[in-house]
Order: sequence, then C-alpha cells, then structure tokens
Amino acid sequence: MVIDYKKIEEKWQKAWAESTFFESEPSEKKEIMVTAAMPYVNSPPHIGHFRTYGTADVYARYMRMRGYNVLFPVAFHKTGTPILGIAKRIIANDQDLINDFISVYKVDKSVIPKMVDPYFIAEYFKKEFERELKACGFSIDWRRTFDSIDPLFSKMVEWQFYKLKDLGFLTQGAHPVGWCTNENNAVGQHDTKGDMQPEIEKIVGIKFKEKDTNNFFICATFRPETIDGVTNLFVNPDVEYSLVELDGFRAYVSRDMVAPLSYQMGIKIIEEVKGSDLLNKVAINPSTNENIPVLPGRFVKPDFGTGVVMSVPAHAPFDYSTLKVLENSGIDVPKGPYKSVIRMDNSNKSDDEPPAFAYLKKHNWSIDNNSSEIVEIATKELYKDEAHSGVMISGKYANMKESEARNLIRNDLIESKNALLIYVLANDSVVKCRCGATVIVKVVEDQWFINYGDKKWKDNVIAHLSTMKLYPEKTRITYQRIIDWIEERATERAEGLGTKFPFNKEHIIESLSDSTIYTAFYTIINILRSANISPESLKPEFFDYVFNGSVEIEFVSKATGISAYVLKHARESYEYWYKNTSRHSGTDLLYNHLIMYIFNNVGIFKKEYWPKQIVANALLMYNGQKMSKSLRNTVSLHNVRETYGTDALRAVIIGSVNIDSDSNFTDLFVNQMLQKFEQFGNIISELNGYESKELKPIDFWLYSRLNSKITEATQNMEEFRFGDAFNGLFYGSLSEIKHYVDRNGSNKLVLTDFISGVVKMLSPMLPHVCEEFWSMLGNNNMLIKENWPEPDNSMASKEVESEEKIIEDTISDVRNAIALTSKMEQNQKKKLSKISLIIADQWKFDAYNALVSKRKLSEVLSLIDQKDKERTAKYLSQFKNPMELIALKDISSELLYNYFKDACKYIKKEVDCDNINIERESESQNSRASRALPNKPSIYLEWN
RNA sequence: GCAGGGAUGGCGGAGUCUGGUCAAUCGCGCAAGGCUUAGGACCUUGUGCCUUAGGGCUGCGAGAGUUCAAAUCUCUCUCCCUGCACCA
Repeated sequence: MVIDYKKIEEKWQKAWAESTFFESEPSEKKEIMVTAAMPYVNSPPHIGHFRTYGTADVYARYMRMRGYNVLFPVAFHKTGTPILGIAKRIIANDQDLINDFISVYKVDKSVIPKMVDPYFIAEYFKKEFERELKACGFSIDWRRTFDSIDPLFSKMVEWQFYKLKDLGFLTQGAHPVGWCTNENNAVGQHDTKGDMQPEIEKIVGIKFKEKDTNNFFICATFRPETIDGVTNLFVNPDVEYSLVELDGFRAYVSRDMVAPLSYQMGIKIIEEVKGSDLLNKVAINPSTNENIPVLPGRFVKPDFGTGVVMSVPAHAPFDYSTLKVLENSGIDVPKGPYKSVIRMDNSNKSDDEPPAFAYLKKHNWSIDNNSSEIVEIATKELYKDEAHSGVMISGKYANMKESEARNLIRNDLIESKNALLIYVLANDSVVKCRCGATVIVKVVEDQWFINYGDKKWKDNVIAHLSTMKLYPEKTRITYQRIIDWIEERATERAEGLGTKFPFNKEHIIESLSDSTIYTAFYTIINILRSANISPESLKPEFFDYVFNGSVEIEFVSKATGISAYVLKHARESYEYWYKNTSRHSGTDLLYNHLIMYIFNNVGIFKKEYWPKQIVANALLMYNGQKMSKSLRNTVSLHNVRETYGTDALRAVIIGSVNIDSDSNFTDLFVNQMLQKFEQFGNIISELNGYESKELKPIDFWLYSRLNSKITEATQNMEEFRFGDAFNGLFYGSLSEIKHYVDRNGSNKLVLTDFISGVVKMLSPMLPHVCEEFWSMLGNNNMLIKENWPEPDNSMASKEVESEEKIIEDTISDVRNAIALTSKMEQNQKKKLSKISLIIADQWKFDAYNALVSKRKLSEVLSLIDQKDKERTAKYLSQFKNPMELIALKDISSELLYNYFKDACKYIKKEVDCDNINIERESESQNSRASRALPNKPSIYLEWN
C-alpha cells in the first residue's frame, strides 16, 4: 500500500484537535506536566528542535496511555540580545545576513524591511514555530502558549526577582566582562568576530616597593607561589612606561597598558618614564623583604599585564637564560645558586641545580645556543610538570601541592595588600568585536548577581537533586559538579529584549535568568486570559498567593482587584500541575539553563513543587555532521517534514537512538523508514486473507512474544531508551510476523491481537501512522485514548519460545553441516537424501536443569576441585546460553520431540530436504545419537 | 590549563555497571540467489581467518595485571570529542 502521509497527518491532527484531548485540566487522575525548553525565536525551527520537542511529545503520549493526566504546553523565548543584534544588522543593511534570511530561512523579500524592528523579528519567527509545531502534530495544549516578553509573564519575572532579593539571593558587586571600547558595550561570544568567547582569566599583580620611594612595581604573574624565589625584576628598556596613580598608590606601568587597565581600576598618569630609566632601581620583595635589582629584559611584552615581570630563575627558563646572558655580557646580576621553592613530589632530595637549568640543559641550551624556541619548550615542560606534581618546599605551605598552594598564596598576598587582581583575556589570539575594535576586560561596578554560591540554597539543591529522576542517569555526576562549582551569575544587561530589572530600570533582566521558573506560568496563563486579567493587576501579592499561598486570599483580591474565584482557580491549577513535572531539554543546556532551572525552582517554590525529573537528550547530526549555529548548516524542520512526513522524522530522530546518543539524520535512512512503514501497512491490509481458528503452538509463540514485548517496551519507555523500544517493537515485530507466517501461522485473531498490541505501543512514537493503522484494524475509537498494554503472564509461554529457538538454531546448524559435508570428497556428485534429527533423552534434560539451578556458572565452578576447573568450565560452556536453559525446565524430551515432529514441514522447507527423520536418542541406532544435547538435537546427514 | 566523556567488523552503533548467554543485538553497506518486461521494492542466504559434521584460531585503541574465564575489573600509556559562565 502507498501511504499518503500528508493526508493522514492532516486527518488525525484535525480529529485530535476536535477532540480537545490535549487540552488538559486538573482532574481526579494522577498528573504530570511535561515541558520542553522554550525555543529562542531568532530563526525558524530546525530539526534539532524536533528532537527535544519530539522526545517530550513521545513521553507525553506514553504517559497519557499509562493513565496519567498529562499537560504538555509550549512557550517561546524572545528575551535577550541576539534578536536585537539581527535587527541592528538589518538596519546596517548587512547583505550576508539578508541573503541568508531570504535563501536559507525563506523569508519573503518584502518582509525584510520590517525586520529593522526586533519585536517584529521575534513575532515573525514565533509564528513560524507555532505553525511548524502544530504541523508536527505534537500533543500540545495550545491554549497556554505565551512568550517571554508577554506583559503578563513579565509580571511574574518581576515577582521572581523581588522574591530572590527578599531571600537574600541577589548580591551586588564588581564583575569583569569582555568589553568593546568602541561601542561601549559588554561583548559575549556572538558579538565577536569568528564567535570567539572572550576568556577572562584572573592573574595577580604583586606589588614590589621601590626602595627609598613610595612607588611600586607591579608584576603580573600566573605563579604567585614562586614569590620567595624572586631574585630581580625585569623591565623592557626599549619600552615607554608611565608612573601612574592607582587606587591609593603609585606604580610603574607600561604605557600600552594604561588605557586597558583603566577599565579595571582607577588610574591617573603622573609622569612618563623610559624603560631604561627604571634599570638599576632597587625593589623590595614583599614576601622576603630582600632588596632586588631591576634588570633589562627585552623579552618583556609591553602589552600584557603591566609590562613589568618578576624573575624566578630557579623555575622560569626565560628568567634563568636572560640572567645568564646578562652575566655573560658583564652586567652585575644576582648570583646563583638560585633558590628553589618547588620540588617534584616524586623526589625528596632538593636538586643541586635549579629545575629551570635542568630543563634547559635537557634541550641542549647554552649561552651560545640561546634560542627562544628552546627556552619556550623548556618553559612549557617545566610549567606542566610542576603544575602536575610540584610541591612547595618551605614556608607557610611547605609540602602542599603547588596547584593548591597557588590560590592560598594569592589570597594571602591580596589580603595583605601586597597584590591586586588583574584580569586578562586568555585567548590564543586577539579577540575582536564585530565592529573591529579589540576587546578588553572591563570591571563593571555595582552589577547585580544571583548568588548561586549561597550555602543554604546550594545545600538544598544538592539534597533535592539526589531525589530527582535524571535521564540519562549518567548526567547526574555532571549536575553535581556544576552545582558544586557555580557561584555568582550576573543577572542584568544593558541591552536586549526583556523585562526591566526591578532594581535598576535602566537595565533588563538577563535572558536566561528570566526563564527559569516560567514553567509555573503554564499552570495559570489560560485562567488569566479567560478572566481578562490585566498585567497591572498582577501585583506581587498575586503570585505570593497563587504559587506560595503565603497571603490571605481576601487581602490579595482586594489588593489586585482579581476575584477570589479566579485566584482560587489559579492556585488550584498550580497546586495540581506543578507537583509532578518532567523537564525536557538538550544536554547542551545542562551547563546553564537546567542548573538555573533547578536552583530557581528550589529557591522560590515550596518543597513539594520542586522539579521531579529532567530528561536531557543528546545532539542531532545531519548526514554525520554536527549542525552548526551558522545559518547555512542548519536543516529546516519545515523542509524535511514536508518531504518525509512527521512520523518518519520521529522514527529516525527519536526512535532510532536512545536518549543519550547523538542521533544522525540522513535522507537515506528516512527513505528506508518510509518503506518499512508501508510494509507494516501491507501486513495489516492483508489481514483479511486470514481466518480465526483453533490455536496451534506457533500461535502461543506469537502471544508469548507479544507478552515479552510489552514487558520490554514498557521498561525501555520508562528509562527513555526510545531506541531500544522502537527497535524491538518495529523491526522486531516485522521479523516475528514473518517468522509466524513462515511457520504456517495463519490465525487472524492471533495476528490482529499481536499487531494491535504493537501498534498501540508504537503510537507514542508514530502517532499519525499508528492512528491510521488502528483504524485499518477495524477500530472506531481513537488510538490516543487507548491504554498502554499490560503484560499478561497467561500469554507467556517460555517453553514455546525456547522450543522455537531450538528449532531455529537447529536449522542453522543443519545448513552449516550441509554446506560443509557437500564439499567432502565422498559426497561429490551425491545428493542429500536424508536428515536425522535426534532428540536428547530425558536424563540429559534433568542433568542440565540441575546444573542450571545453580544459575551462575561461577557458583557451580566454586564447588569444583582446582584441577578439574578448566575441564568443567569448558564442558559447561558448551551450553551456549546457561540463562536461557532455565526455560528448559518446562520442556521435556517428549515435548521437544513432538514439537520437532510438528515443525517438520517447516524444517523441510527451510533446509530444502524432503526426507527428515526425527528420532529419540534412546531408540536411535545412529552413531551420533549420543551427541544430542537438550538444546541441540544431534544431526546426521545421509548422502546418496 | 581545568573538568567530563569516549576508542568495539566496511559503516552507524549494542554489549562494559552486575566477567562466562559474545565473532559480537539491530540497522546500513556489500555479495549470491529468488521474484520482476526492466529498475526499485520485497524475500532467502552469506559477509574476520581456517576447517572433509555443528569445530578451531584471531579479535573489541596499546601494554601489563587479577581470574579456570576479560570488550567487561585494576594499573600505565596513546589518541579523539565536549564544556569552561553572564551567552542563547
């Protein structure tokens, strides 16, 4: 049969919509709310979105069949800066972008001019999403749809921030950000050329006081723990420096760095100095109080840190080699031996020569062979080794690992005001803003943060996480790690769409922060709308009542002007739905959204409404390639769905893999899937050719398979192993039906029961196709309202399944034997005349069962003498499947004999031999009779 | 740098937690045969190496160890992927 996917999709989507089955209201039933992370609407939906929404939809449909009252709503994310960025580029008439919009996104040319308005862009793509998700037939309650700048929703976001502040979870402070000095704006990854994430790194500037003055040298360093080994400072004599007034003290800084540092601290130039003027000054090491000279170092870069570095010749090959070269040219430099402050933990002797020299020597360095490559290599090696296994030699942190001591020493230095923090960009190359300016680090003052480091909050989250169901389970450790590590997160932003930040109306709420507890809004939005509630009336008291029940209803009603009836209704809806939630998202959101989702829900709501379950699916690949953010590589959901139909996409994207694996979408695969659908349809349409009659063993086999399938599929669905579930139900059933027919199974009732069960179980994954199959099977009701099948032990007959397996194995063995013996010399030019299959005697069955009752081979073996172990293990291992053998306890020699007799016709056909003789071992004269095993009849072939 | 994940046939990918059911589910590809006017689809069989009877050998990134037994447990090494925050 040829299936018209478009037609059946439209037909059943219409029927479902008319039934209002997906419009869910609180009831007596057990409830669950299924939500998927709301999509950001700056582009049309692509097939990556399909995976997350499809997964949620499969689960929603499955849970409905399991008897749950399921709510599956959807919302759209408009908040943030990217949409604004697009609008700006349209205004700037960016042809690259406009061309992509027209050719890739299929935006009509006439619409482009309207896209100078970010709100128009957001609404445009939101509409596309809605259309597309509807066309996919997702079981969404469309009455509850909203977007993140909906005025009603904004009121809830505001309330959330009042709440966070009341709870003490908001803090204010300084915060380093990537900054464009040209546009005067913070820059993130999508604001830079080549989408480079500005990597901000903290380093320490250690203050060395100049002797006899009040000026300081500030040395920016990654390794403050080496301070006790400092012998001198280096400045670049060829570089211009400035003496500047910093916060309360004066310091020498390379002129190049004055401007960038001014974005991090107060800085005022007092006078200009040449690098060469700084030479021969004397500084004081703040840790050891030693006097140390300032020496020339031409390797010092003027555009990093402060242009002044400290010299640790024992541990820094650059410092060591520079000193040696200076010494060689007759300049007075600190004399060795240079003091080591770090040793490797695998050696307790402190070496005579400093490690820097040892590492240089390894690479044949000498004063005459002083190439910067060698020094570079030695530096890398030494830093790596010391970072890995370095241990402090002396001082307060003696014997502590270097990597641990580093932070402690840094903090000590800062606390004692002997150092300050300096932020640098750690990217390998210079980061440029899209406007072309170089990105620097700016410290933003009075920035608001959500303090995810709050001890009590974090403890609550950790404790709650341990009670949550997480799929795949292996993500749990990732959640734990991130929760452990997450601290403050900036929560306001100067630009973008969104809700005004309540405590600084100049700013808007950062766009991930506004979408953490929004799922609660689904439970009340439809009520607010139908009661015509205005945004103005959604005062904080409203949410306090509806979500937390923390104020009196009469008071709220008076304060907001909302009727007590509506308030009560809203509260009841929240209480009903928010108790049990399943959150669906991609693993890429684990690091931010999902963590914030847990934190904010736990922080704001009462314990019984905290999230119960999170499902994170892996990526989606297209023809083996990761889909990239760049416009050209994404695959439009609309196009593939129009081509193949939504169920084929579901089968390929969701049904072909488990939740934790990347799914690979290929056109070849979808086409094959479509053909398999037709095969399935053909089987159903041919059912009328069969009749219902008395049951035969093979009928019991099919029932038994169905029963096993129900058990397996249920387990797989529960654990989100959709790939395994689909595999077993779809491909498994096709081959089982084939086997059943091959074995002369022809009972219409049995086949109908089997296929009906399978179609039911496949329907969450292939809703439209299965609905069509269901009606083809003669049902007048809608499949979506059916219950998930329950396993029924009366249908299970393990012994028939085992007997069937023995038959199959035997056929395969016979084929093998025929292939081999036909090549034998004495059989040349002869034909196979007879096959004898000899069934093992009952005593063998008994013996096996006795062995098998031990269950584990290792248990049996533990009773065996050491010297016999190998022999016994080998003997036992010939029973290829000891666990399967358990089922043999239900089979006797006689049963198996009769079963083979009954299957004789089938075996004849399969091995293509008309003369097959089934014998009992005890009655057989055959020389090979004794080789018969319970699960492997002995085979004897005769050639004539 | 820090953290996490991974390495299995021509390919995608099961199996690893709980060692023996594993020459390795399933699918793709490939080969032969059937069906067909032809092609596609579909069906059957085969697809590491050897083998004159259902057997043997090799094999799951490399090396070592534990065990009667290792893809699976332990240790070392090599290579690959992902994330690192104010950004959706």
